[in-house]
Amino acid sequence: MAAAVARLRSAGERVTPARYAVLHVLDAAGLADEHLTAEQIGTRVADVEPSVHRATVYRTLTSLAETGVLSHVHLGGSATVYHLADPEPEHHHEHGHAHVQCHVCGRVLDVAPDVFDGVAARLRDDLGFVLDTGHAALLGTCRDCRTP
Amino acid sequence: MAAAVARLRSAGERVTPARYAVLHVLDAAGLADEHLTAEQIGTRVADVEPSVHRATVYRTLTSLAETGVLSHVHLGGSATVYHLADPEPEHHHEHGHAHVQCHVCGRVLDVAPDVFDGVAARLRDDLGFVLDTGHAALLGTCRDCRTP
DNA sequence: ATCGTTGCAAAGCATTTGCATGCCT
DNA sequence: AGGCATGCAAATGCTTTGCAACGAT
Repeated sequence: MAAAVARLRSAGERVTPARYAVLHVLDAAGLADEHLTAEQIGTRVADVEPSVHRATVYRTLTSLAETGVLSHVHLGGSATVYHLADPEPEHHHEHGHAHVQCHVCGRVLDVAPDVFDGVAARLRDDLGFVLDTGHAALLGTCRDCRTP
Repeated sequence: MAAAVARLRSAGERVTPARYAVLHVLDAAGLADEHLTAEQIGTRVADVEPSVHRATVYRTLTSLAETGVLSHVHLGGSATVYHLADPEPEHHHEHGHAHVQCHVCGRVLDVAPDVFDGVAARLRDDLGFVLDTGHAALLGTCRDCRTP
């Protein structure tokens, strides 16, 4: 996360209390494998920096994503979630891990990046479509929500 | 599409001008492989039945989806799109086709249902997660939007 | 001192809902 | 006739934006 701050500075982006707090919140959430919505981030940021406005959280998330220190995942029918960007594995173009969401409990699960390799190859060959694996989540039902 | 109307009746659902018009619009769109948002459907319905209100279009889409005559696809960051349900191949689990969306031009492309079979198997085995292939679209860049 | 960032409030888009009326069955 | 479906308007949830004040470098 110190790396994230350094990355911001070297990109010519300013480091403000709001931005620092957002990074701090996302760092803590990442340790628990949580995926937070902008609203949730705003709430947690308020615990540390009560003066930070919701709109600022949104703008912060947008610019931090453009700088590449965090990523967002579009979920089907619910609010977008954010997490710190995965450390980039050298010369691999495809970004971080993939995600699936349970449409019963709403939980977001991480999926190893290589799970979608076959699909990505086939979409490229059949349709000329270059898949951005981590940018949106597929839906389904998680283990806990399948009635036991 | 006559089949869709019959299916509605046998499910005890009423067939109203609004519902008929929505089915008609989706049928025509399907022939052109179009995926329409609720708003687009509303506009086209208005050409035939000008008195139909937007809210009715939404309610109609919801109930027709519950009856199973149409499906919706959640897109990352843009409005949900609808299409007539695929004819069901007998006793298979809900296997409609899958979709991907280009985040440059917004176009939605159909993907053969079996493309995700490998992913679905691995998610089930590794995470106990049952994938609903057709319910959300992945994002990427289509052939036309890769700089020519 | 500069120019990016923020707070505020208000608008925006997609979608939903309460209520009284209307029409399919 | 009876009850679901509709029209209308207002509310919701998520996110963006115009503008003036503020503060990081």
